[in-house]
Amino acid sequence: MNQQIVTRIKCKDCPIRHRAVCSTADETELASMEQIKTYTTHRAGEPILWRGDEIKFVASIVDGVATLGQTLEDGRTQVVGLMLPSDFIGRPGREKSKFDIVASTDVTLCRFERKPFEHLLATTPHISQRLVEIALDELDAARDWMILLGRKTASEKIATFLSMLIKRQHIERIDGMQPRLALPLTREKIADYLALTLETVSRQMTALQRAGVLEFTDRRHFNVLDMDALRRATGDDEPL
Amino acid sequence: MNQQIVTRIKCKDCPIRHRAVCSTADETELASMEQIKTYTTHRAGEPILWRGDEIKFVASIVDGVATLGQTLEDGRTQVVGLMLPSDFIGRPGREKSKFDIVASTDVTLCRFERKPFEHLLATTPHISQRLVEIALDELDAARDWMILLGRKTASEKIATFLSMLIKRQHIERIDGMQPRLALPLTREKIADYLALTLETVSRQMTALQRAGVLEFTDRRHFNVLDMDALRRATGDDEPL
DNA sequence: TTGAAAACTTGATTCAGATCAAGGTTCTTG
DNA sequence: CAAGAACCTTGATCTGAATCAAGTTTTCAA
Repeated sequence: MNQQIVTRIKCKDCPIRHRAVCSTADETELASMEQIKTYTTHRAGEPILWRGDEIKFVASIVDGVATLGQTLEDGRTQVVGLMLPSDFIGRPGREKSKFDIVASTDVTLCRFERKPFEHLLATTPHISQRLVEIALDELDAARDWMILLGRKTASEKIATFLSMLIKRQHIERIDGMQPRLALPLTREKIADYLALTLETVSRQMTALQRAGVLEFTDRRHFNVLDMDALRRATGDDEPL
Repeated sequence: MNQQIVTRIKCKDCPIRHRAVCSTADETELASMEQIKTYTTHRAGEPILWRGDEIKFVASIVDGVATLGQTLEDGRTQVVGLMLPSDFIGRPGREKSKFDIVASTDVTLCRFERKPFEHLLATTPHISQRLVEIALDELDAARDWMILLGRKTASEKIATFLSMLIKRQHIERIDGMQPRLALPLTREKIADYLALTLETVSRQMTALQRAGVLEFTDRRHFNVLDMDALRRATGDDEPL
C-alpha cells in the first residue's frame, strides 16, 4: 500500500471540518482528535484497503474520490459506494474489511488508528451521534441505489449518476451559468457502479449529448445545458 | 392504517429480547422502555407506513415479515429491505419516511413513539450504541444486495435469496434433517426484491427443484436437499 | 359450497443491453 | 517526442430475461 504522510493541517482550517465525522465535535473534542490523526495521500488507482484486510484505521476523505467495491468469485465486480470528501471510511467494531477500497483520483485521508478512535467514540457522545447520522444517511443512499440497480434503464442510470454527482458535490447554478462537472471515474468504473458495460455508458452519454441535455468539453468534463431535462431523465419521483 | 393494540408482553419474556435494539439495555433501561412501548399487529398485506408519511413511531419487529419498498414515478417497484423479527423500523431524527413499509405476513410490532424514543436514545448510551451496530449491519447487508441486483444472474439471485432466508432465520440442520423453509413472500414480492419478474422467479425455482437442490412441499414451503449446491449456486466468494 | 379473485406455472416471442470487434484518442514514461 | 498503454467510441450480432399469453391451482368471502 503505497502511501505518503503529509504535513498536518490544523482541524480548524480543514475543508471538511463542518461536514465530516468531526463536525459536531467541540474544541476540546477536536483537540483529542487532532492528537491521534494522521494525513495520508494515495495516488489515483492505488488500493487503500482490500477485502479481508485487517482494518487498522478509519478515516475521513479530505480530498479526492474513492470507490467501495465487491467482487464475485468469477471476477464480476460491482462498485457499492462512491466516497467523496467528508465521507467516512472504515467500520469501528469490525476486524476485517468486507470491501475493496480504491483511490479513483488522488486521495487525501484524515486517518485515525482504529483502536484509539473506538475509545474516542465510546467517550465522546458528539462523535458517536454524528457517526449514527452518517451511517443512517449512507443506508438511505444505498437503498436509493438499489432501485437504480434493480429497476432503472441504462439512460435513467446515467442521468441519475450525473444528477447525484452534481448534488453531492454541492454544485449550484450561479446566475444563469450552467453547472460544469468533472467525472471522477473512468467509463469502466462508472459501468461498475451502475451495473452496465463501459460500451453502454459511452453510448448513453453520447445520447444525452445528442439530445442537448449536456455537452462534453473533453472526455472527463461536461456542462449541463438542461438541468430540468436531466432531472426528468432520472425516472425518479420528486424527492421528499 | 388498520391496526390493533394487543396485550403487552413483559420485555423479559419477549422472543426478540436478546437481538433487538433493546438487547444491550440493562434492567433499569429496560424498565424505561417498557414504560413507553406499545404492541400493535398488522394483517398480511396492510401498509405500516407510506413514503412521505410523518414518522410518528419507531418499532422492532416481534413477529412476522415486512418489506421496505421504493417506487419510481411510472410505478416500477423495488423492495429494498426485508424486515424480519428483531429488525428495527423507522429512523430517529427523520420527520418523513422515504420508503413504503408493508406487512408481508401478519406482523406484530413493539412500538415506541418517536419523540420519547429519541429522548431515550440521547440519555441511554447502551441503546444508541446498539442502534449504530444495527445501522452498520444493515448498511453491509444493503451493499451485499447491491452486487446481487447489479451483477448476479436470475438463478444466482434465487439461490442467494433462499440462502439468505435460511441464514437470517437461524435455521440449522439438525442431525441429518434437511432445513425446511417457509417463503414469507409471494412470487411477485420476491421478484420485486430480486429485480426480476414473477415469471422468472417461478421458472428459476422450478429449475432448482428439477436440479435436485430443493423440493417444494407446497407453493410456500420447501426442503433443501443439497445445501452445498445451493451455496455454490449463489455465485458468492466464501464469506469472510 | 361455490364462484371469483389471487397466486402460480408454462410456453412463445421480443428487446435492451451484453458481447464481440475494430478502430480512434489521450495519457505516460523512457 | 515517440511509442505503448489506457481509455474511449461506434458498429454488428447475440442472448438472458422481459413481455405477452393462456392456462391451472389455491384461497377466501358470500
